[in-house]
Amino acid sequence: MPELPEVETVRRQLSPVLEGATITDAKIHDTRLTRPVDPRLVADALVGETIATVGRRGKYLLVRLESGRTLVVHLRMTGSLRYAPAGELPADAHRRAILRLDTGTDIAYRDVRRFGTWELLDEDHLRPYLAARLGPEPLVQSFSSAKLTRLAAGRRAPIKAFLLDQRRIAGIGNIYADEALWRARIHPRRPAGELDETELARLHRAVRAALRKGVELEGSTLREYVTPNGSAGGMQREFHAYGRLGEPCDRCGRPIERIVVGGRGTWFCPHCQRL
DNA sequence: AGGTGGACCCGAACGC
DNA sequence: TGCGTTCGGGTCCACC
Repeated sequence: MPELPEVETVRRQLSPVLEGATITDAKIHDTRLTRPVDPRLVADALVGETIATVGRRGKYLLVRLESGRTLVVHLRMTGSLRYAPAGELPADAHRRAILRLDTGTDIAYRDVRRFGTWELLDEDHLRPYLAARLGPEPLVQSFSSAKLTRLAAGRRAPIKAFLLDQRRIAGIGNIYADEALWRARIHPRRPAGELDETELARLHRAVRAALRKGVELEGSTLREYVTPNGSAGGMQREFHAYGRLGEPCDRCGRPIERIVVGGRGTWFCPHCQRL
């Protein structure tokens, strides 16, 4: 599942490939990708554009174009981007779009479950679009423990649901939520507003450490996700909690358990992370 | 207002 | 072996 570290990896690999290049051809095969906008409209608008920068906000990839418009890409669950010299990408039944660049590179978008989205927004719409959906970036300097405390104050939702809510903090998904809570030794069902200062300080460190580790290892490859150059991420080898039902806790040796919190599968250590 | 649960999607894993 | 069923997960939206 592409979360902040996976999308950041995509951004880092694609920015040198995309920046300064001009799109010479665009094909979008799946009407779901741009819905409700006709994919031909989006494809036509992309052709002739030069890419200024490739950014990221939360789990959104932001392809900023010289015209001032931005292609906002969300990979959702199974989306991925690949690049290769033009014509060299192998056939793919799940390819949903392809861009050709004047540099002789093809960029292919693949999405098995078709939840991903491409939206072309102009400057006036991008800011409110992101502001309505996303809280602060957890890896920036200004995201302090005090800020996390303010965000959590009065919240009755389980801390896991709080971490998954993109309007509170941007970029955390199911994997990094479980990993952060394991690191902080906090039970996923604890009401967010009831955590004390010490616990929130631990959680603050844990969220950032888990995300940074993910970025360092170029994300987690479970089924679908691969980085744009085709390599796998390495974070899945570092999981302490996620998906480890019955395996011994790396801290205390007791078996990891699985429960459902906020409708999501949740793995934790019942000894280290108590209610 | 804020929290919860279903819909969207489809391949993999599972059960008989 | 083969078929049907269940599961999952990010976000949006309807419903308490």
